[in-house]
Amino acid sequence: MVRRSRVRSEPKGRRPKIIAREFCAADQTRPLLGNLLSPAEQAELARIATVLTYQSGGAPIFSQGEDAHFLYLIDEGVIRIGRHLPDGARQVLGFMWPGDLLGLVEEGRYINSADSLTPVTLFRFPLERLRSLLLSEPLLQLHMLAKAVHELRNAQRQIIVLGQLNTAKRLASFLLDCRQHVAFFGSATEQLRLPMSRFDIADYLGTSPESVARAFAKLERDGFLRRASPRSVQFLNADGLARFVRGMSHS
Amino acid sequence: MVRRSRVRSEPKGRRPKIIAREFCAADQTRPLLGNLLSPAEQAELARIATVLTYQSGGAPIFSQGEDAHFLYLIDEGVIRIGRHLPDGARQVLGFMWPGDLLGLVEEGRYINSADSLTPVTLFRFPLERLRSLLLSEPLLQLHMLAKAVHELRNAQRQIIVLGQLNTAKRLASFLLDCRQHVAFFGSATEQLRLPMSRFDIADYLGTSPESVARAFAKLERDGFLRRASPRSVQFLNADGLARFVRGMSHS
DNA sequence: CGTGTGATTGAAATGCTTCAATTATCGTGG
DNA sequence: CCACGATAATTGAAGCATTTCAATCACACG
Repeated sequence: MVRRSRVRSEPKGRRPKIIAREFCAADQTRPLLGNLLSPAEQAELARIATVLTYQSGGAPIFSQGEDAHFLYLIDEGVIRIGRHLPDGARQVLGFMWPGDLLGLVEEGRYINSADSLTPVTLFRFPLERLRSLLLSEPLLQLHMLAKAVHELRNAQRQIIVLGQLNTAKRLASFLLDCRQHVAFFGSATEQLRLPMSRFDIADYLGTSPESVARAFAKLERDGFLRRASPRSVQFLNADGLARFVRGMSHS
Repeated sequence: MVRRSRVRSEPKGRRPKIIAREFCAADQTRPLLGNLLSPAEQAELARIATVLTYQSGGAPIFSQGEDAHFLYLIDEGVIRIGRHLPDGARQVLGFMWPGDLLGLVEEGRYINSADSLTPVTLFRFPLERLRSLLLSEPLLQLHMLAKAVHELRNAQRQIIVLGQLNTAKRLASFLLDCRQHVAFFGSATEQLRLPMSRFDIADYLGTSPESVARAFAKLERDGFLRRASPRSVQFLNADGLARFVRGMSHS
């Protein structure tokens, strides 16, 4: 059952262009940490942050095993978090969206790899300065703690998905998650744009790309959705899909 | 694939006896939060804590959906964290050992259930008072943050186990985890005492009790271990077992 | 000692993986 | 702008692992 993940070849030719510059609070297009912070805290955070821009998908933000010096906060775009296993397989641990924090560290090193799936803008915080700031701003720290707890709940949800659901339900659950992200979902048309490949989805759901394709086919056959293109899905019955995941419908 | 978990009937007759009393720092048999704290912080935490004792396994500490008022810290014993699903299945999210924190909350309610597997002693912290304390003691809060991050790493490890490994490797990985806990593992004899049933293990590994039994049989057949009794395992080749999980050995 | 539960084993059915082949899509260069 | 080539996605079919149902064995408790 060793699913040696066939990783999509990264877009060649154009090396991701990195534009890094200091920014001041006035530059921010979006409030940091999702409106949780006071203007003063925003300013404190902004003081130690750098803005990074990756102009295309497929850019590595950091790699597992690397010395960790920064925590990252996504402003725009989607980033894939994954881990490579000794046998060559890959587990995608999650997709991170605007407002999410990245950069889980153990013993001074990143334990996961992070790669952009779309053009990305992010804030980068030096860990040492962040630590000091958190110690001097307990309320800010409490918000960070809340973020970490939120991630933990997400991870537990994924454990349940992997532990309990068959492939079709895993995919359905995943698509409903993606549906929450406004930048990629149009509620008017019920259209969802997927920033990741079938390989990414497969490695996230702990299955093979073929099984993902078959699960898509089943969901379409059952009238829950329509594949407009490989990267675009239209929901036809999102409520029914949610019931399907919960086991109330069909099987 | 809806594995409607057949939950072991809880030990009847003897209702868990709860002995709750205030304690002062001097009472502590074990440092709180694993030696991370200064004596002053220990004292601060102790001031707001209550000691609880459950004299037998099978006692509910809290249940999913309940209004959450406390965070718990295990002093002694093992607690099972799980979630019940709408279709009657159950996912065990983890087993918590001495030094671990319990009581994940979302919107004021516990999102998981916690039940003792052995006699248990724990410290109970009122959430409101804890919050104030964390705000006034940023270093203590940072230790809590570290704990949460640790839990997040654990959850990600389990995602990888569920996403990548077959049943035998899942079990092997689980047994090696248990082996870390000194109170249940004798390094002299390589004997491990398991505080949980096959049902619990199955629901943790996202499989059935039958498959767990078969996985045990395989690991025994391959010479990695010996089942001394259903609740006791002797490792014969722990290094080989670790290599087996990593896919280096056999398949 | 009997009874009930947990654990194990057997056997059939199911779902998933894997390998192979085909089709669709996207980026590129003409 | 279109055609081409490469890669992604899908579908088919065989093999394999796991689930499920059923039966047996083992053990703890009264």
